[in-house]
Amino acid sequence: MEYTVQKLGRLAGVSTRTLRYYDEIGILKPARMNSSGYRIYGQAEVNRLQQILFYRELGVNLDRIKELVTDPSFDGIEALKEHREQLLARRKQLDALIANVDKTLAWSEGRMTMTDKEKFEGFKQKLIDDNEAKYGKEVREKYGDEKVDKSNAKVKNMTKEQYEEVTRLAAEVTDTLAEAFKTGDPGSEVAQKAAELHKRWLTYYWGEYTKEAHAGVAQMYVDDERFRAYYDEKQPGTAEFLRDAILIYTGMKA
Amino acid sequence: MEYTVQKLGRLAGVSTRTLRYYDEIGILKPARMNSSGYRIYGQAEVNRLQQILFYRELGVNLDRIKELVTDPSFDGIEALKEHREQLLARRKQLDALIANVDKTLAWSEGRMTMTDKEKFEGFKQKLIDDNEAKYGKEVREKYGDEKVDKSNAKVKNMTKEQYEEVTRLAAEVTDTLAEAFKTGDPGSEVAQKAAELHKRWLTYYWGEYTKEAHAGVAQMYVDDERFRAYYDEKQPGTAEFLRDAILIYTGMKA
DNA sequence: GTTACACCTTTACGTTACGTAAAGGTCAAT
DNA sequence: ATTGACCTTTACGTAACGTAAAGGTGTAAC
Repeated sequence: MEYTVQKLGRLAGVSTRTLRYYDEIGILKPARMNSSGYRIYGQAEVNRLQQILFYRELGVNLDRIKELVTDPSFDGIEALKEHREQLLARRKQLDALIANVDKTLAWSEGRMTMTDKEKFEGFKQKLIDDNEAKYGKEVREKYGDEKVDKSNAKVKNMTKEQYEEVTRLAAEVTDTLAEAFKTGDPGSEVAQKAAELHKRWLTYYWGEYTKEAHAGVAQMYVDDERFRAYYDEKQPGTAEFLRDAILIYTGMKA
Repeated sequence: MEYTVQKLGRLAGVSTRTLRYYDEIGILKPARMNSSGYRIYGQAEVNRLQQILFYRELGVNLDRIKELVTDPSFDGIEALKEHREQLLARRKQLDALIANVDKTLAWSEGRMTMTDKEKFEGFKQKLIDDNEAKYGKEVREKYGDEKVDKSNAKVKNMTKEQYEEVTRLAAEVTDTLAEAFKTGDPGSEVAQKAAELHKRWLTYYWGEYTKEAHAGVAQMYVDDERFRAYYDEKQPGTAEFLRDAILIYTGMKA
C-alpha cells in the first residue's frame, strides 16, 4: 500500500505539517517522489513512523529518536521491550497520580489532612527513583546490613518454583487484602487471612519469624512513604488497614 | 509554612524558572515579597500550584489553566472529579498502547499479522472519541433503536442496589475470564463459569435472554474493534476466548 | 474546455513553555 | 571579609510544530 502525506497523516493521526517536518529533519523520508513532486510513502515508512510515534509518546526528543531509528545496530525488538517496560512504569505513575487526586478530594472535603509534600506525590518520576535509592539505605539503617544481605541472598538462591510461589503469594496477599478492605474490619475473617498470607510471604524472605518483627514491619508500612504508596496505590487507607489486621493477627492489639 | 522559589520548586518538582514564569504570566503570584524582593509563597500558593500541575499533567495549556484557576465561580472539587475521570481515560489509552506494543512485538517476531491501521491504535485520543460516537451508531444499525433505547432506559431505571450488583458482576466476569484464559481451554469449568456470569450480566441489560442473541453478541466481541479492544486490553486473545466459551455454553459449538 | 475543488508543493514567520546565560544583589557561616 | 549558596531582572535561544501565503496538480462535472 502507498500513501500520500494526507493519507498517511490520517492513518497515523498526525498532521501533514508533521510529516513534512519529519522529512525536513531527515527522520522519515518518503520512499519516493512522484512525477509532480508529491511525497509517496510505502510499507517501510509506515512501520518507521510507528516506531517514531512510540518514542514520541514517551517524550523522547526527535534528535534522539533520529539516532535510534537510523542506527544500523538498532535492535527494534529489544527497543520495543524496553518501551513496554516504560509504559508500565508510566501506568504506575498514573496510578499514583490518581491516588493523589483521590486523596486531594478527600482532603478538599475535609475527610483527611495532607502534608505539602503529599500534595505533589505522583508528579515526579525522579522522586520515585530517589526513593528507590533511599529506600534501600533506610532499611539497612533500620534493620542492619546482615539482614538485608541475607534477604537478598535468599532471593538469589531461590529455585524457579520458589520464586513463582512467592510471586503468587504476593498477588494473593494483594487480592485478599483488597477484598478484606471492603469489610472495613481488620479483625474480620478475610482480613486475618490476608495477615496470614502476608506472614507466609514474609517468611520467604526472612529466615525466621517472630510476631514482634512482623508487627514492626506492619508499622513500617504506614510510616514509610515508599511502602505506604505501594499499598495505598489502588485504595487509600489500605496500608493502615493491613497494619491493623497484622497487629490483631500477632496479638499485639485487640 | 513559607517557601522561597527554590524550596517550592524542589517540593513540587519544577524549576525556579517555571515559578518565575508563572508569576510573570499571572498564573501563580507569590503571597508577598520580602524586604529584599524575594518571592515568598504560602499555603494558598502551594495548593494552587498543585491545581496547576494537575491540569498541566493533562496537557491543558497555561492560558486555559489561568482561566480555570482564576475564575471565581471555579468549583475545585468538581474540577478534580473531572480530572480524575480524565486520568482514568488516560490509563485506558495507556493500556491500549501497551496492547499495541504487545501486538507489535508479536508481529515483529512473526507470530501474527497486523494491518497498517492497527499499527497506530492507541496513539490518538480523538480516535477514541470518534469510536465512541461511531460505536453507538453502529449498534443502533445492527440491533435497531428500540433495543438500544430499552437498554438505556433499563440502566436509568436501576435502583442503586441493582446498579452495584451489575457493576460487581461485570468485575466478576473480567476476573473469572482472566483466570479461565490461563487454562487455555474455553470448555474448562472456570471458562464456562465466566460464560454463565456473562449471561447474568447481559440479562441485566436485555430484558429477555436467548441463546442465539448471546452467541451473536459473542461473535460481535470479536468482529467489532471497539469491543475487542476492551476485552483484549490486558491479554490479547481474550475476546476470542470468551466467544468460544460462550459458543460452547450456548451449545452452538462442541 | 473550463470551472471547481480537493489535493499537493515550498517558504517563512509565529507560538508555547520554558532553558540558559549574563550581570548583579543578599544572607549565613567561616 | 570572604566564601558559596541563595535571590533578582533582562534577554536571547529552543523544540516541534501551527498557520498563512502563493502557487502547481488531478479529476469530476457542467
